Amino acid sequence: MNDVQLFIRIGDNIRTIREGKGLSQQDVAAMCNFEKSNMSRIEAGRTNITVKNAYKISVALGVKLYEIFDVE
Amino acid sequence: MNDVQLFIRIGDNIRTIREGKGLSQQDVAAMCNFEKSNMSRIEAGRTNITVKNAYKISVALGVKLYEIFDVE
DNA sequence: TCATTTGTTATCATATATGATAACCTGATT
DNA sequence: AATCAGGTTATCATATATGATAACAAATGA
Repeated sequence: MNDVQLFIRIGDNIRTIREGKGLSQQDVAAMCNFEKSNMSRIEAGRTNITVKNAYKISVALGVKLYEIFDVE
Repeated sequence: MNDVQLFIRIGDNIRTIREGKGLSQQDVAAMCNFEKSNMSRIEAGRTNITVKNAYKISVALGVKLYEIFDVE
């Protein structure tokens, strides 16, 4: 799997979990203390996310960190 | 959990898996195309690792990406 | 003793993630 | 039409991850 595919898979995981919880990007961004534009960038797979931000998001979404990284 | 604790947990995961496979930091670093000093930094939890490097390491170790991020 | 392996730390330059802002779009609501 | 919510994209400055190098230490083996 190349980098872009990896980033997109992770972004998709986050989006799926977020939507499953009925939260908006703005909701999650606020809980993470950053702007909604950054959430959009992450979900679109346009960044090589760090574990620090991934963890913040996992806490906001109420899931375990590894759920975000569940890719094949 | 604070950032430092998070980084250390991840570093410990990587180290445990690596040692379980009987590989040196040098072995894994070579498979990832970077230097052993960088592996040491990652395992020591002295960096906020990106998913790109975490994925490279997971491939080198022959485990799923999420295993590296299995933290409480 | 000497060389090798393994791991650690400090330091540096460079690449890039981050956080913020603004502009924009779509769809829904008033 | 006008407003709002939700999401996207581009751009910027700043912080920091990365990759490399070098020096070091401890353990091991020749």
